[in-house]
Amino acid sequence: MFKPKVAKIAVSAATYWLDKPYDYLIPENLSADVKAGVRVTVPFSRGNRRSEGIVLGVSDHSDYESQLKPIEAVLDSEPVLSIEQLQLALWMHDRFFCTVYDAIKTILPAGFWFKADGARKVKDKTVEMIELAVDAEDAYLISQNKRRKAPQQASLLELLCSTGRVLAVEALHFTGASRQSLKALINAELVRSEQEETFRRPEVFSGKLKPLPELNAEQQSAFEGINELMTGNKPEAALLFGVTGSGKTAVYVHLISNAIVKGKTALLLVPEIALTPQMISTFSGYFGDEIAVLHSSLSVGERYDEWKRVKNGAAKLVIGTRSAIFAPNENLGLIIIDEEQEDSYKSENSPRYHARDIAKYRCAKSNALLLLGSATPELETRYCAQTGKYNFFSLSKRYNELKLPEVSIVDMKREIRNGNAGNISTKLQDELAENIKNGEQSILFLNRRGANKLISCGDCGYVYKCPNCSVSLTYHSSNGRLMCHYCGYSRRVDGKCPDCGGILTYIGAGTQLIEEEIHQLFPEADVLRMDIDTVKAAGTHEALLEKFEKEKIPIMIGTQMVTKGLNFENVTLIGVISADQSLYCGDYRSGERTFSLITQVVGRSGRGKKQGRAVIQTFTPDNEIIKQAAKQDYDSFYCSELELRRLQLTPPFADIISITASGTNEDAVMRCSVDIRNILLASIKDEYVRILGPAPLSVVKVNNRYRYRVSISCKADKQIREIVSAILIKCNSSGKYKSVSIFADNNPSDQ
DNA sequence: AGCACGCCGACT
DNA sequence: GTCGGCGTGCTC
Repeated sequence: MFKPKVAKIAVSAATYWLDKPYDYLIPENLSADVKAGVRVTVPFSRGNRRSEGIVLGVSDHSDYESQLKPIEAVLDSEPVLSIEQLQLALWMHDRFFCTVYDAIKTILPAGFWFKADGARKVKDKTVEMIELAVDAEDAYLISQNKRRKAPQQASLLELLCSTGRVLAVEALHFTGASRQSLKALINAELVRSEQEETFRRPEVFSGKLKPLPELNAEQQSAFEGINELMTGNKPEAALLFGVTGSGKTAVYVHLISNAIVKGKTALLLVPEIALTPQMISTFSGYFGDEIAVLHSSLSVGERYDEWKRVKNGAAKLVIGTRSAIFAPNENLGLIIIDEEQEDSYKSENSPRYHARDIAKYRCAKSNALLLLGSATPELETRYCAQTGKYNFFSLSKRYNELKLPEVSIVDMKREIRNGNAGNISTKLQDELAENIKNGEQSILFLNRRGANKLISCGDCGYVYKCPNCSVSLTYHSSNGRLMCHYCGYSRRVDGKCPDCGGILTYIGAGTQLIEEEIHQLFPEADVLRMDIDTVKAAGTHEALLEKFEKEKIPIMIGTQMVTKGLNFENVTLIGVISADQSLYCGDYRSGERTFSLITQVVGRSGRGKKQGRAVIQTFTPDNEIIKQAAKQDYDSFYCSELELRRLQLTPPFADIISITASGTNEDAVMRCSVDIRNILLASIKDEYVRILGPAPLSVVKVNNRYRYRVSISCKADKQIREIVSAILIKCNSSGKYKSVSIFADNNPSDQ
């Protein structure tokens, strides 16, 4: 039996281009504690600065025998990562251009790192509350003195004078002050900040469990087919294609139940927990305490608790968002990704993984079945089903044999020609009037892109721009300020145009603007607006929906939020205010996204006994995608889009790997991007690989950093990944582009 | 990145 | 003499 004396360690201080397993000597006194999966501290680099590391494995020899340094201390008595999780982290490093440590931090719940430093309390969810630490009168006087030199501090003080104790984040939002200003006030002991505890674990259903839902013939046969795959010794992936309202959830319930009966565990991913509260209560009705819920708005402590329940086997079913794909299930039998086309499954920061990729990896490792569910599957997924890579199951009947809504497409160009300058077409006005008359409810949907309110000068056309980003500022009525969505900059609105002194007016079809228009058209009708501002005010998204349902408010106006999971019988009319807004933005996925969005929102109409209707307003009524979405015709959308992708060499016919450079010096960023392209051209000889760009991102400047991107359309194999990795290492470490930082992404969601 | 080493000019 | 400017190079 060999005695390990060397440990292979992933070091947290190592950046991407230094990241590899480092060898360290295991001191005699720690030899019993050092094993794969425990965290340690080690000296790193010339100054031997202390760094955290994780042991990947042990060995009895090293190629660096003469330079070995000893491990300083062992942090865990038991491994925090299993061998499989370590392998996953290494795999993520190769695939997602991140460090092994980044991958590990993503795999483990945040609670681990807080727990390690002992002093911090992770047990309870807390929020930061602030209040004045001096008399309100004094504070007011101080605020007047500060008005000139420190206006943000002054506004904060004024706000606190009038409100008393408030949430710190709210105070910052309403005054537009920066955290820095708040810090200054706290340091000057004018303001007190306290962490206040809030609720612990989310309510868990504890009543009697419901019997499983009955399946109709179609659901039954899908269930049987998928179940058979699951029982096979080498399960393959499957796509469950089901139109909105066809009851995919009931099939999920049966499959999960079967997996649990067989002693396996299951993982159900949903795009966003806040938008699917019904889903959680449905599942806890069937599975009670056997479910664990994991998502990002739980406190660190709550997440850690749930995570432990999964790890020790108490929870058999995990429901959660993207990061729940890393839940530490043992004996995994089934992973379901619901609404698999949603962008939220793709991580926007490093490691830029897609939950589907992790799911495939985990399923392959543990012989589990991957089931993707959607009414509008991503093209890649549908293509895999077509080519036989995935099994295909379909649910084509809507629940209770509901008919699809009657959809009309309205040409907004004609509306303008006919003298209607507003955002509501005459057709939609008529339909709304009809619904109000019949006591039925309507939902108006706005594409989020461009759905903001701008302020512009009526005389010279001046619009407020963010000083840090290349975007216009948008107006938020909740705090009466102009804000930047990219960097959070905010400012107040001047009385008149800062350029020519003209009168400022509101433009853009924001939800608030639509609300005003509706008020003018139907002064007597109640309107509920659903956007970030009103959801905040109501507390939760659910509270607003409940209000809408209970009080039978005739009209609801909202963005993306209204497209998800709401099933109200009394809603018989859907109006899509501007279908085009997400259609023409240069992104190869924009058509797919628009189709999916319109199809989903139109499907919300007519969930009850009455026939549903939908009105789609567009400036391009002949656009095939809009016509296909109106007919809820996924198949023809799929066929035409697939041909387009074949010509473009975009997924599923190729992967897109993007390399994005960013920095404050636009010239350096551009030169760096050109270099990247040249290196790629020189190192790739394959004729099927296409190199695109460099091109500026659609918002070129964010936070004073310019962003340019080179894209490679290719098969993302090992060779290409290594070339990209080499470029990242070269450009980041060479002094040539000191001010430029670059990162790579496989199939970015904003391409 | 982050830190030490080293090589040069300014200064108590 | 030596303090500190930053250019260079390395991380088991």
